[in-house]
Order: sequence, then structure tokens, then C-alpha cells
Amino acid sequence: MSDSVISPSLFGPRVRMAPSPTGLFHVGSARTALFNYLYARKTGGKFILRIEDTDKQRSKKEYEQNIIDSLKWLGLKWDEGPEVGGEYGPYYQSQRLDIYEKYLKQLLAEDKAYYCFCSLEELKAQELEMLIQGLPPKYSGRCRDLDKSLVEQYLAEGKQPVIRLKMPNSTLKFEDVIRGEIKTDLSLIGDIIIAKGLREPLYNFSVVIDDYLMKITHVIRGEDHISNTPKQIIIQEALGFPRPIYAHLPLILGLDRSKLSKRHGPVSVIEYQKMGYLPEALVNFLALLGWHLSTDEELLSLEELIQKFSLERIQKSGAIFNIKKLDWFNSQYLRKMNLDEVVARAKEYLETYSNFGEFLKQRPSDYLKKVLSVELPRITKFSDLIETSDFFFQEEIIYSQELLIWHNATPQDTIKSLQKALGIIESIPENEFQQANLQIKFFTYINDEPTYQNDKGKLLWPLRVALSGKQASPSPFEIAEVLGKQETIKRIKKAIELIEKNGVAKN
RNA sequence: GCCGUUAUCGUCUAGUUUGGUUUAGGACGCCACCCUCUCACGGUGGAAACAUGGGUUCAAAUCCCGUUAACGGCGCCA
Repeated sequence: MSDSVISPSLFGPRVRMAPSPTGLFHVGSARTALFNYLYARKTGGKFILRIEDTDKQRSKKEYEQNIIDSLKWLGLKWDEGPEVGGEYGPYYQSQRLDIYEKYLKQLLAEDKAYYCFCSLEELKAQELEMLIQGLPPKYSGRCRDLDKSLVEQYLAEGKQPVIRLKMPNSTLKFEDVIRGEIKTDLSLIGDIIIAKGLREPLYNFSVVIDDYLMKITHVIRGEDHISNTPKQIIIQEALGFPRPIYAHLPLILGLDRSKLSKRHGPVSVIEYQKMGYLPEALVNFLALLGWHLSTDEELLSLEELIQKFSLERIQKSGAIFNIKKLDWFNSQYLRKMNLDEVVARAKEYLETYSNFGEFLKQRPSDYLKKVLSVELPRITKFSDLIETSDFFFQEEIIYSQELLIWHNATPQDTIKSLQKALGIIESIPENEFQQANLQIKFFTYINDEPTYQNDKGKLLWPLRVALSGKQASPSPFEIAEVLGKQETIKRIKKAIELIEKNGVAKN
């Protein structure tokens, strides 16, 4: 048996990401892609993307595009694969059927694989039987030594066989970079099906062929593949292929510690994009799920991650996807980022995911920048802009008049406060209508006015609500500057009207 | 059921290889206080963990053995 392990070639390691387009690109896959990418960049190797679309029933074009879009959004560029090509293509398994067929025939000819004509029903029954006996379900090997002529006859009759690989009965050991030595008793596995037909290869088989032909040196993938590894190694050995280096990543888990899935909440990369997370933040967060520096550094750009990454520091146990920490990363990135950059991204976000785009077009070009300079400390992701800062993006704001009333102030008090505020606002010239100035004007008044001296909220709270319509918002001065003098006056007058219409009448 | 993997604060983790420097460090979250018209931001402080039993040793989160629990796999899916 060949135990030859691929040594890093002259050209450096080659790693790959091999997603299947059977669903939206999962954050777990994104992390696997990230680790592969980091390793390739760190070592000067190549990161290859291969689409595993041999399952014709489940593979969909739209999911294929989603994989590509998600990877691009995250900033993980592949060196070979769809769109960019490469010398070991094609990079879609569905286009490699001739290749698989060739190797399948070779295995059959060498008697290392055989046709199996057992029906699904028979197999199911056997499986059940073994389970009852407390044995691991395993194929009996009934067709293993079928007579050649009988095989020919069945084939001629048009029977649809599957192709099985003859598994040895030995113990197989392999080295995992993250976990060390892993042993399996092959006698427990039985002859696995490697293809449904000459042109219908199954995962375990096609991966081995592709990894070999694409000269993959390191297979970095999820822990859920550990039990596939021995099978793949046996296929490699039957074919005389060298063994790549394996690294099995811990799983990403949901709150209940089971593999992260839809029932735990949003799981696809695009959903996080829609929620307004920054790709940088997602990448940073994902990198720290199962990998950590010995120092306390956590905020790391993709460049820094590349510099500092090492397979050795990957964790062995699964990590729970904690969205609160993602939120924290996102706020950090939002605040650290250059304001113009944030504005550009927020603009794009609002245009694609909200209906505030039109409103924005009618405002001065620096309007969004003003909004963001005020709202940035208050949001964790762009969708918060839609939910909590909508008053900046709408002509009409809706709120109840009770919200305008401060503590134990009466509606009359509130009208008085608003009128006073209106007076101050009106006295400030358009070109001096800035936050700092507004604040000075208001506080000068407050300090001389006994009614408000010790209860600033009596004046400021109704003002703020009049402008925002919210219980929680930036200060009235900040909002006023962004809104501009005219809009500010308009909203205050509206508030006064609102109380006059309802609040006063009630008293 | 069988096989495999894993086990430090609620969560992500440092420390485990080479036992003592650890009254176990950091981050997220949580709580309190300060700032304050509200909400955030910011600042200060706090609660919070070595799964369990047994060894070895002067000394164990760190080494050895057992137990338990959790998860993953056991597809003519990938």
C-alpha cells in the first residue's frame, strides 16, 4: 500500500473549496473557504474553487451563482475555478464525466471495483437486519464475486447496476493536522458504492479523482467529513494516487450545540449581506470561530489574518455561532472605517435593500454622510438604519402625541416648550445652523430660564421627539443640523398642531 | 445500536506540548456606576469556568487510567 504523502510542490501548496450548489452558500462553508484561502495566501499556494454539481436533481444554477457571489462579496478570490479558469479544469464536476468514467473503467478492469445488481429493497432489508443485531449497517458483498458471464448477461438484459469498491479488512490510520492520528476499522465499512453508473460518479469517488488531477496538496474541510476520509483514502490507494494532507475543521454550531442549520436562524452568507453586515466583519468573526491567536488580538483585517494564520492554532471542538459577537465586530468595523467609505456602502445598501433610495436622490449629495456621522455610534449594521433611523429618510413621520410629553409635564407645558424651541430655532440664521451652535443657543437660554434650569428635558425631550418621532434617537441638535432649518421648523410646527388637536382637547 | 471526535466563565477563547511564574488571562454578552433631555458611544468597576472519579507528584487546568456528556458519521446526498 502506498503511504506516500504529497509533499508541497515547487509551486507551493494547493488547497480547494468544493461546495455543492444544492442550497444557498452557508456561513460554515464560508468559513471553510476562508481557512483554505488564508492557508493558500499565507504559504504562497493556490486556492482553487471547484463546483460539485454531480447531483443533477439537487444542483441548481442559481445556487451556483450564489456561491460565486458570496465568495466575491467576502473578498475571497480564487486562483483557479469558475470565471477564472486554470490549467486543471474544467472546474465543474458535471463537465468531468469522461474523466470519472475512465477511472471507473480502470478500477473495474483491475477487479478493484465491481458491478452490484442488488436491489434497493434487498439492501434496505439487510441494513435493518444488521441494525437490529446491533451491527453497523454494511453491505454483504453478495455481488463481489459474481461470475463474469453473469455480469455480462445482466448488463445485456439492461439491468441497472451500481459500482462498488472492494474494501480491505484492515485498520486504516491517517494523520490529521488538527487532530493527530485517526484510526478506523475498515471491516466495519463494507464495499462502498462509488458510482451509480459509469457516468454517475458519487461524491467520495469524484473528490478523489479531482483532488488528484487538480494536484491538491491539503484537504481542509469540515469535521463532518472525517468518516469519509478513510473511504477516500482507500479509493486513492486503489488508483495509486498519493495521499494529501488532511485538516478537519471543527463544526459551527447553533445555540443547542448541534450543527448550525436553518432552524437556528439565518445561515446563508447572503442573508447576512441583506441584514447589512460588512463582509470584513463577517470574515473576522468567522475566522475567530475555531481559530485564535495566543495574543489577545481579535480585530484583524483579511491581510492580518493571512499574516498570522496557522493550521496549528485551529481549535478541535465546535464553536457556537454567537451573533452578538458578530454585531460587535460589525460596529467596530463601522466605526473604524473611513466615513466616505461607510457612506458609499450604506448608499448601496439602502438602494438595494430599502425603499429610501428615491428619497435620498432628492436630498443634497452629502445628506447621507450627515446622517451617518450622527447615527454611526448608534447602529450595529446597515439594516438598523431602516429600522431606527427612518425619520431621516421620510417626509412624514408618525408618532403619538403622548410621546411628546416629558415626565409630568402637561400638554400645555409641552406646547410652550415647543414654541420656545421654535423661536430659538427661527432666530438662528441658515448658515449658522450647526449642532454646536444650536447647543450653545439652547443652553444659554436654559441656564437663564428657571423653568428649564433644573429640568432640561422639559424643553429638549419634546423637541427631540418632534424631530424624530422616537423614544430613542440622537440629540435634537444633531438631528436638527442634519434635517436643516426648514425641515426642523416644519416638524416642530407639526408637533404643536398634533397636541393642539388631541392632547389639549383631552384635558 | 455501531464507529469516530470533543470537553477551561452563558459564548468565543489564552494557558495544556516542556507540571510550579495562575488567588486561571482576554474578548462578546450581562450587571452597576460615571457621562446624559432619550438612545447610543465612551470611561470605571463587578459577577462568571478548568465535566466527573481515581491515580502519579512536594506540586496538576496541565501527565496517566476510567466514567459521563455532547456532537458528527453510519445515503444509489455532498
